[in-house]
Amino acid sequence: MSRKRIRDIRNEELIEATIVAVHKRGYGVVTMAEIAREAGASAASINYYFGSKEGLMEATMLHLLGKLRAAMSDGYATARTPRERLYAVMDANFADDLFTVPQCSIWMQFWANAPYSPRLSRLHRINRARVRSHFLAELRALLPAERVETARQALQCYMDGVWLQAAQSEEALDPEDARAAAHRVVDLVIP
Amino acid sequence: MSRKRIRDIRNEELIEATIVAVHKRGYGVVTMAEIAREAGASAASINYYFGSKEGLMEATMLHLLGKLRAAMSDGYATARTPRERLYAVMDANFADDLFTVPQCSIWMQFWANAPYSPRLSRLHRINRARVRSHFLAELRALLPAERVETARQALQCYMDGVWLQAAQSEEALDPEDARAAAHRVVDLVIP
DNA sequence: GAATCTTGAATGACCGTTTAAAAAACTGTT
DNA sequence: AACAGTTTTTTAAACGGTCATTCAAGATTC
Repeated sequence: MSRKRIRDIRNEELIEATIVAVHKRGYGVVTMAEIAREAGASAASINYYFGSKEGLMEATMLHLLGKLRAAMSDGYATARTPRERLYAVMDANFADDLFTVPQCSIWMQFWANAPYSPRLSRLHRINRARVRSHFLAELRALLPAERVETARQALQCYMDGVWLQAAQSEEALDPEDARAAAHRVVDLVIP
Repeated sequence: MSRKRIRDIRNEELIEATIVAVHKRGYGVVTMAEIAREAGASAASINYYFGSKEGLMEATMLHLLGKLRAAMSDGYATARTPRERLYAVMDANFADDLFTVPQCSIWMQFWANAPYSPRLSRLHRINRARVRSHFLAELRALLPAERVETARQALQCYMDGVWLQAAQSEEALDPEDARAAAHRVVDLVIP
């Protein structure tokens, strides 16, 4: 019982440290030693738990993907109409515990590096397809078929673009603002 | 005269090689030796011309920024109405010689690394501010003041998002398609 | 013959991973 | 409670490798 527990606790600590360290120094530049220092551990122990640097990065992205997925499920639970569900998809991306500079920063590093790592690019494809199908499902209920694809592209690219910009921000983000802006964009696209 | 000429020729060759090599291997991973091989030169000669790896990267981004700027000027030259100029801003980003996988790929790497390099982040700020002001100038002529900012954010984020997606593409891009889609998004935002 | 250009080899630094041994946590027994 | 034995966790140090940059000598151009 406690055998599993310790491993889980360490995993989460190390992943949190990874997010902070990658944000501070950049994905391509951050060293195992820096991540370890951030977590108050040693580089060797990270390898003990994750096998390699790439394993750590994959686990970190898996963790963030899970959070995003959970946020979206939460939103769907209370949404009743297609438009509300559309808001929910956007809101999930701008949730309070997701839309922070370090996390947007990681996400951007993830995007930039996905093409060069089969493991990362797999995660990227899966996530993207999931968001896409959510958008399509709701848009089909709100728009004539020939306008669905344009609207989907506009909204999905908008979301990506906001994160991209957020990653460059030097001040803390305002998730509530971001959600309000996203709703306005949805309203622009679906009058 | 030819003293300058040779330097310019080499610079351009090396920058083209940098674009290809970074696209192939990733910004954080590509080595000077790989770029040199791509250009048919030696790593030492790159340092001779650009001083350092960071200098090469800055020069490469400066080159791409120049191309983007030129494409936008070209478009503005023939556009006559605010809406046409809005199209022109979008079209510049999706111009035939800019909207290619390697170049979108570089751009994405550039975004991801800008926060960690003062020289790159300076370029990023300048470019972003320029695009922003173009958008605002045209949108103010087309929309009531209170809707301008939402529209600008929607369009600018859309553009960024499309590039982000394009960088992940495994097939060649279709710039004409991209321009048509962008026009549809503009029409969605400005009815 | 001087200035410019090129590069192979040397330099020095850095980093991910492994290893071996110690520390800590846990187990069952007394 | 205490203890000895076992497993799990931790890390310092060593290893092997890579890479940007420098340098000095040679090639090319003017």
